[in-house]
Amino acid sequence: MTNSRELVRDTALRLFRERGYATTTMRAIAQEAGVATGLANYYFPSKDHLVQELYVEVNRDHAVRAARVLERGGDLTTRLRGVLHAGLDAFAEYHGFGSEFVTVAIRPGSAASPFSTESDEARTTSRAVLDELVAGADPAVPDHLRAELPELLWLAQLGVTLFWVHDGSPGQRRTRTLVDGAAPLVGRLVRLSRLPVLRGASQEVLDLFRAVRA
Amino acid sequence: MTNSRELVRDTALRLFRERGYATTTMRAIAQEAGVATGLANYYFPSKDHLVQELYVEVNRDHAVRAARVLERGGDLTTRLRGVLHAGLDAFAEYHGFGSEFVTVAIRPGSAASPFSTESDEARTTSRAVLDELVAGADPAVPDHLRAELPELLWLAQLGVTLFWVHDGSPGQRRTRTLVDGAAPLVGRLVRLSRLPVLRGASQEVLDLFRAVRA
DNA sequence: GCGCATCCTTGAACATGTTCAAAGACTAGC
DNA sequence: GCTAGTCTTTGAACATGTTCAAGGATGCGC
Repeated sequence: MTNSRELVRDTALRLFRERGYATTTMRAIAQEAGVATGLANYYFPSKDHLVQELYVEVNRDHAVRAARVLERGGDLTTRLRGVLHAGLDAFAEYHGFGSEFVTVAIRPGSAASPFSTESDEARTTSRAVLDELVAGADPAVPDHLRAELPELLWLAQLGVTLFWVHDGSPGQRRTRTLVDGAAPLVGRLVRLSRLPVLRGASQEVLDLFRAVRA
Repeated sequence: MTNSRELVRDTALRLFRERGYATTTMRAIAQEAGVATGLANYYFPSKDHLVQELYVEVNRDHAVRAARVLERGGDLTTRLRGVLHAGLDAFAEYHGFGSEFVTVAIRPGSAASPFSTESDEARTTSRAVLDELVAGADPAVPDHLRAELPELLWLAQLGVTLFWVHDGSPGQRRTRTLVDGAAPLVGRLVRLSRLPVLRGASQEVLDLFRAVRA
């Protein structure tokens, strides 16, 4: 048996998987791990922090799946579609209570928020995947987009996740449809952004993005 | 004194405004309204339902402000910018705890979710504003976009709200910047969508949107 | 070996959202 | 005016996340 922190962590994650967020009580976690109630809160100041651990794990899983997709090469559209589907695969088993977790994750100030300092590792991992996605695309992404595109795609990925949470269709088919439709659109817009007519608009998008981000 | 339901409702909304969501307890609401604890839950099965009431009120406020903006006429960009700013004005006094409310609103299944049946009235009101925004734009919005654009803008509005919640800049300046930048971009893209090069892409966007919505 | 400081661990206590059985008020039908 | 049924209202009880004072363990300097 390793240390208590990991014991609590692993027990919590297992119960989350088995029962969901709301029905997994701190007391149940502690009891199942064989420790006192207060100890879980000693290592994880709030239940949010345990969700954050789950978030990290799913994220790692996504990174592994995405790496397998990316080593196959391909153009931007193919790679984007593959990475997004890989994310949906990694999330799949949580859909039943995914909504509960996203609720926790989206609250500003929550440890599980993708923007929180606690999520640094997860965010770095995700960003690395998307950097690689853009950098390795063939044909290459136009220069003027290469710097910002990964972050834009990261945000798009969050948007897809948000959609997925609200997607009540069987097997989340609609989210799959969204990914299959949106990926070629992104590819197409990136290609079109080189045309003179769109050069201005695409520059405006980038300027706005830079002006607005934290 | 009107009926108890309204009394509880108004008390709750006042306390929400004064103290925020988390620090306003159901007991405090009941006590301040001079009724028993259980009565608040009799009329509003959960605290979410009270947040939903707040959501409705803010939404009405937004509709009133937006109507004033729209009667001034103008092109799509001007009208969109005006309506979005009107929304930010309506929300402004809640920013301190806006995050708490959005947390509640974004949870699928929550009464306060903009997609819930409880929010039918609010959604209808919002949609009417955006229908009017698009219908009255001069120059007119191209035919092929006119049907779907209001709903797309409604989603964009939700996105702006989400951004606003996470916007920690003083006076939420960054969200204002986003609106000022995004509105002309939307206007520009709508105009450009008539060009042959973009006709295909814009049709794809619409097709995807139709395929994916509930 | 001894003190001492830091880290772990415990379980009770607390605050809060929600539920519920019981009681009270009110209304319609007669 | 009575009865039966429904709508309101109450306050205690319950479950749960979190806090906290108290007590152990552990290791370090000497």
